[in-house]
Amino acid sequence: MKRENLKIGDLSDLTGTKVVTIRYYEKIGLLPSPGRSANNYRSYDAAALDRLRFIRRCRDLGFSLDQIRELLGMASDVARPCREVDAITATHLAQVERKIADLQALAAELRHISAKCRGGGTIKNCRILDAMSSD
Amino acid sequence: MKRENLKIGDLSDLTGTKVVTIRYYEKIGLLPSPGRSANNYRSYDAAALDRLRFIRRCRDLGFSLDQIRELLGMASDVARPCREVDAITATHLAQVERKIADLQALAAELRHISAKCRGGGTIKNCRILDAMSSD
DNA sequence: CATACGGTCTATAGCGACTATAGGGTCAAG
DNA sequence: CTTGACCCTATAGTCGCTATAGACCGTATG
Repeated sequence: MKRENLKIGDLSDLTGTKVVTIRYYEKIGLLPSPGRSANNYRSYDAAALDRLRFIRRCRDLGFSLDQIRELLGMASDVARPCREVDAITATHLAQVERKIADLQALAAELRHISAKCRGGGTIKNCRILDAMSSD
Repeated sequence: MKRENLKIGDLSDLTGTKVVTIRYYEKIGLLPSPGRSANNYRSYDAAALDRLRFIRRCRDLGFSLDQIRELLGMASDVARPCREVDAITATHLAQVERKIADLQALAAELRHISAKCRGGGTIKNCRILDAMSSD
């Protein structure tokens, strides 16, 4: 498949992004409005494909659309220090690590609670609900 | 503070739930509509306080509002087997554990990417952006 | 040639779990 | 008597999509 005059469905297939999502990215200004072919279909080129791939990769890495907007802004300014990009990455990594810690504490608590269930009883003397009520 | 004729702000203080959130819980049917005092203010009793505390505790444990609705439904049916409550907890725990695994993979990748930054360069030869583009 | 299908277009509403804002009424203290 | 803190309703916004409706376009098959 060539990399010019791509229809939105082609872009979708090539990047694993749903068509509606691509249009959504355009609407919020993350992807530039592409040219249109005679039948009013969006027509994308290789640059658009690259940009969308970048966006998807960053989404997979858990960056927010706003962070991606920032990264894209930086990427277009060749003289900018690399350190700024790393700062965004580092901030994001810290958030992810904090979230992991939170979830681990949560999992421990859930295991603790679940261990109280001896299975045979009824709600009337359910220790799980007790644990959720007070504790 | 006594546990009857509580105003919404009292409930808010006692549970750490924002006033708007309490009204929201009422609107979606998670909290029953309380009585009103002469001035049309919501007036809560100890049962409402308990119910809200339970909801908040479950939210802290990461349950969705729908799961909490289920748990509350079960809690009111005294003869129901305890096992059903544990099933919800176990399902939720599995989700949390999976999320932890996902985030750990993500953190590893972000660390990997961030390690490529040697700090001194510019965007022009930024290896972080490279890593985000392809990889 | 007609029809059916899949793709594309626009526009709008919905999801979860709130949060924010506007525009008002109530109440106790100074 | 005014100030400020609280309460009320109703509506819109957040994030990152997803779903739906209603219409047009393009190709393959009968």
